[in-house]
Amino acid sequence: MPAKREPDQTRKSLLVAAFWEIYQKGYQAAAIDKILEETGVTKGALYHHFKNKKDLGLTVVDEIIGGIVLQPWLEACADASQPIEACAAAFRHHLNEHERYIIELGCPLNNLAQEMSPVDEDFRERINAVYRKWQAALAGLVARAQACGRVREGLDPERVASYIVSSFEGIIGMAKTTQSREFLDAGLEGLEAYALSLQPEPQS
Amino acid sequence: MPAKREPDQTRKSLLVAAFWEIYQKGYQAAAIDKILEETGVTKGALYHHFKNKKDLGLTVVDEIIGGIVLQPWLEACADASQPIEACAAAFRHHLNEHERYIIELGCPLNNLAQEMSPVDEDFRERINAVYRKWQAALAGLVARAQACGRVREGLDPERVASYIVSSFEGIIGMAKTTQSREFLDAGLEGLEAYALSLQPEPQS
Amino acid sequence: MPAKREPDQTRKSLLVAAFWEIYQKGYQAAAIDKILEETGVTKGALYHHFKNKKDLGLTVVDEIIGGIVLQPWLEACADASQPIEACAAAFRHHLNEHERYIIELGCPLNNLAQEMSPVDEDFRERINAVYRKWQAALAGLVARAQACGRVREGLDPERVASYIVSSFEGIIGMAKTTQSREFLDAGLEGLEAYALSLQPEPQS
Amino acid sequence: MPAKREPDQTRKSLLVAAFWEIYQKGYQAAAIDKILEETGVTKGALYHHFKNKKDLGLTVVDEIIGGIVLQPWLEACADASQPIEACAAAFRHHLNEHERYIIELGCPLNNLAQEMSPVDEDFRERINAVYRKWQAALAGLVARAQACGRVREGLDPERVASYIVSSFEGIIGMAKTTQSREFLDAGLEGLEAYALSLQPEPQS
DNA sequence: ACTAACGGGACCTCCCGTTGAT
DNA sequence: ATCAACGGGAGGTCCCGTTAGT
Repeated sequence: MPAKREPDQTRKSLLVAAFWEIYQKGYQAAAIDKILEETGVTKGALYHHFKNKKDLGLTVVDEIIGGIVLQPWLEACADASQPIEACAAAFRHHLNEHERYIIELGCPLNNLAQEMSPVDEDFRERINAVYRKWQAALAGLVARAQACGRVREGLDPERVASYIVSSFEGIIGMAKTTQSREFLDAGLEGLEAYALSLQPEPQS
Repeated sequence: MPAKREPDQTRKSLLVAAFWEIYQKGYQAAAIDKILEETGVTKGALYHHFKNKKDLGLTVVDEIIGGIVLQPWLEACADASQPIEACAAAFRHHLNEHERYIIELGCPLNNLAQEMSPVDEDFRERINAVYRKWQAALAGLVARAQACGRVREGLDPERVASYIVSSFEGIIGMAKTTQSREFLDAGLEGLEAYALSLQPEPQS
Repeated sequence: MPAKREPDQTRKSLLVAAFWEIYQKGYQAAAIDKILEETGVTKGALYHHFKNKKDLGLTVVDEIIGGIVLQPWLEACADASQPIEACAAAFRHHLNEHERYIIELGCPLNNLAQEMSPVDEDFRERINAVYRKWQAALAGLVARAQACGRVREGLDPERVASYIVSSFEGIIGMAKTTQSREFLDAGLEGLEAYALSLQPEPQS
Repeated sequence: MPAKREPDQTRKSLLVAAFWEIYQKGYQAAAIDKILEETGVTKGALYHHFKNKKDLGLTVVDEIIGGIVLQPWLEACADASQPIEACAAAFRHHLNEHERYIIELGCPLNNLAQEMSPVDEDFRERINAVYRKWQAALAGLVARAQACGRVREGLDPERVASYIVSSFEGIIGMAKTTQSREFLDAGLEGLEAYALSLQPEPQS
């Protein structure tokens, strides 16, 4: 899908600035005026591109946060010749690379999910759409691992993926809460222990 | 300790109402006027008992949320003759009993933690104080299990507890996000699998 | 400099209304709501033009009070062919013309100075900037009078100007305090006696 | 009038604390709650001793500020064997001793006068009562100086006193406004030049 | 004489969205 | 497509004074 002629520089910069505002303060506390101030865009311009604050927020979820969160996982899960281990390595890599923001601000998707799920159904749906893709990718990984005999047969890939996602978000959340690496390390260790427990019994 | 004339009726009802407002909308979006409206208390009375909205919020963490979150865990972990299993049963019981609110609104402590940690250091500290107690109780449980030979020696109880707390909060968070039991069930299953993986190798 | 559509009608009327509020009640007691009520401007409009109550107040000092206070003096001191006497006459004229407000409300600049100097450094600076211009104009007048031989050589024009300004503000202040002309008359008489004492000894 | 038995420690400490609050922030901005906080007195106690904030403020004028302002002048003007010079020396001494507060906060009486005169008639009256005593003392001094032939006959002692008081308050006010000694020094120099101009012509 | 608890209103500030013009 | 100006309301905080009780 080729861009016609750099159509909306303004729109893009608004989305990026909105993302950061929301990432740092949450959606409800994010101030449109601050976003305008940072981008130099005026109110009229913003309300030309977006219907209202909610429209802006939902678009941030779709076009910015979705990508940020899914990309590393989809990549890691996709080309999996060596499923679980490769994916675990990808996690570690991802976490290390963005450790700073993750410890300070957490996962932008989970932040929004926790804040908005009980408050606004539309947000919840968009956020869930992202989570479902993430879960599906992980479930696919597990299923392939089962096919290779590296994960026990009886397990439901969907449920395993659910647990992994839950744990992962919980770990990042606690790292943010404690503002330290400790929960990150302990969490990854625990997740790996869990991953090992998925393997078939090394029978005689 | 006989109260003179049961004075803090007002204070208590403010704390409870504030708790619900915060639980439902988050701290920043919680409106003082709504709290007053619901309790019938006037502004003068509120600002007599609390210095601030922040003071009110922090007190809610200390006196309400702390108790709500910790109580079931401290109980479950305390009288542990049969450590892990008993505790797991307590979890299940607790979740079932409050399933409604948990799925709809999540964990009040984690909600605040995710919202306020990056935004306000004082909140972060109070919240962390609660988490530390929770973690300590779980770590004690694990340590006792180690002493009984039901958990492998090499593991660090603190880190195991960290992971369990993280996972637990992550699971509740995803249940809220998806507004469904599925992640709750899958999560508990996963956590139990993890718990099993802590046991010593069933040597011959 | 053609204004596009005479935009700051609103801004100007806000400044004028704010000036009166501040002149009558002092800055801290001036109520923004009253200013809005009198101008018919809405809050949104006000906070579009001014960042703050303080911003509004400082702008009043710069754009309204500064002019009001300085204009008659700068005029009187500027075209001085007959320095001292002409200026004294200008004082008298000015006082007579605005006697009503001066006795009732005093000097708007001095009012603010006395109220805000110990309380807010920014106000103090803006106010001082006005006073410095006033003092400079008077010092220039004295210097010219020295050049004409109508004021003794040994005197420092700056210090003489300082005293005159001080006295003048003191006189107006006491007129306001007593709500009467008496201190005004007695003060002008005293100031003129002082002015005469600046002349060189009428040597033989 | 002997005190019966240290009747009102509380009352006195309230007055002192109120004086400082008012001296620093002005009457209208002075917060009763702050006064209570500083003294440790409760609201009920305050409203037992004083009818309302205004009553407290007026009493501060009468019992605290009046004394502070008048005492040095009454002393200096009273035992005047060598009228003018002795009094000038007393001024200087007084200013030097309290220079710090005078430059930082000005004259507590003039502060109140400037703030409250146009706003509240009762305050204005109490304040004026103090000024009248001050003026009377100075007028007496001038009259005695006239009797000794050290001040010209034609002058009206009341008016001379008016001018001196006005100038004096103006000088202190400008010192506060500029937060510096300069206006204080230049002012005293000017006042002394004025005082000299009161002397009879050194006839041949 | 003194206290805790409370009533109630004024005030500043913030912020989302609209409108007419260009 | 973009802008300045504006409307309108909600929200948190402060603060004076009252009252029932001791």
